[in-house]
Amino acid sequence: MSTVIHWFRRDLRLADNAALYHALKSGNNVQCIFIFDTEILNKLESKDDARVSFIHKELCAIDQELKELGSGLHVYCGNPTEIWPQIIQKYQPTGVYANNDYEPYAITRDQKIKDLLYTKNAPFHTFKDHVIFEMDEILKGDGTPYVVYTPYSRKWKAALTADHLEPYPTEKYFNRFYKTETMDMVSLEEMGFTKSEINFPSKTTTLGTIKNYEAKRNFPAIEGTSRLSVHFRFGTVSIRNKTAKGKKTSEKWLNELIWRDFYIQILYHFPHVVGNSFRPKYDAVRWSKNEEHFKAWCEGRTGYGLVDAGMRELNATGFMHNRVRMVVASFLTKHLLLDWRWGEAYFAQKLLDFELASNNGGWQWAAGSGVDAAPYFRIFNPYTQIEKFDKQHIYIKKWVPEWGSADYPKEIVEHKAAREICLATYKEALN
DNA sequence: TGAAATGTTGGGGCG
DNA sequence: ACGCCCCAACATTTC
Repeated sequence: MSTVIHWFRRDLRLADNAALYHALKSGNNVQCIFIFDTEILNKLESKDDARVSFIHKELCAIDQELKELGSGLHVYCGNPTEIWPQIIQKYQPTGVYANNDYEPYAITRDQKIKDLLYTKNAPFHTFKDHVIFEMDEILKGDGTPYVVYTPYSRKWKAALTADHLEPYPTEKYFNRFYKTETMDMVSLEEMGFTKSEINFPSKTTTLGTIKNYEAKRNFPAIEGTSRLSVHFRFGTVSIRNKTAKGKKTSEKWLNELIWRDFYIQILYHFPHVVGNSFRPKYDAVRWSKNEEHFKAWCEGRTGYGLVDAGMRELNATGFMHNRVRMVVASFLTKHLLLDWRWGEAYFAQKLLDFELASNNGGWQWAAGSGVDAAPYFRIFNPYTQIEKFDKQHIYIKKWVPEWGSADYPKEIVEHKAAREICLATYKEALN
């Protein structure tokens, strides 16, 4: 019997997995593999990267599940274009299954692998799994992509049927996994990484969280959000499953998942947003180059309690509450007038749930340069945001215990003056 | 998923 | 009773 390969990338689960389902259903032996891509790993700043630890932990869990089914996960480390010839040699696959990845690097990589597999008579089968709608499924009447969220979301909701959320019953075919020799899991140490001390969020979400999401999601002191972002990022939970739950229970919840699809299709259709403003005029903004200000922002010592609490939460946990992400992003781009790319890069380095599309979209939203962005004159007042969203100062005190005392730094910029400089600087660039 | 400036209205103190 | 002023509260516009 011939062998096909399921290539795990950002779909690290056995349940409700589109490509894995089709691989298992194909009637062949299915060998699961994962490649730690050194093209990505080599660019990471720290050897103590929580994302690498997260992936490694999830791979160990999948390997264990597969072992219980008499199979096993085979994990490689290297440049995929160099690893794949070895894989082809070893398994002689008659096909390869994978779920679509829409990032620019992944598209280029996958095209190379597809071409290689074609010459080896092993077709590369790819599937929609990471999103509810494929990149060309939600388009304007004239066939061009939406660049405004609200009409996109309307079309998205109108197009949604129960079929889109139907789970793929992979478990029906679990007897199809290749009964192969086991392969030792590559260790973090072998890859040059250490185990992160960061705690990973749970995969489970109660229906209560979704039901109360609208009422609670804006208050960083309470656990009002699901913390599922990292699981959506790496596919450790099914987006279909969580969308189905939200569809019944919470419009706001659903909207946040639609934002995710929205930004993924924006990155796909407008890859220039990596490194460039979506609206070119915004690249004329004369950003400050104040490294001291940037360092203070990164380290959470700007003298603004909510900003500093957010940055300290990020540094300590690899997570920041969404409301606070908006506050610190507005502060960096408007009060400090620092280039949004600086903030984007710092988040990319620190966030456990970092995803290029959402991170870039969020930063360009804050800077005003993006699709459907906040207008440049929308400047969050860092004091008012405390009054609205952390009135009891519980969140601030948790991360900045010295807030308000003599040990706490003075504001690095004065709010009113910074606001006016911001308005003048943006206006200069946009006129 | 903003905030500040400016405009409008109306109650109440007061001469 | 009336006009005037102050100012809170709300609405609109401006950035």
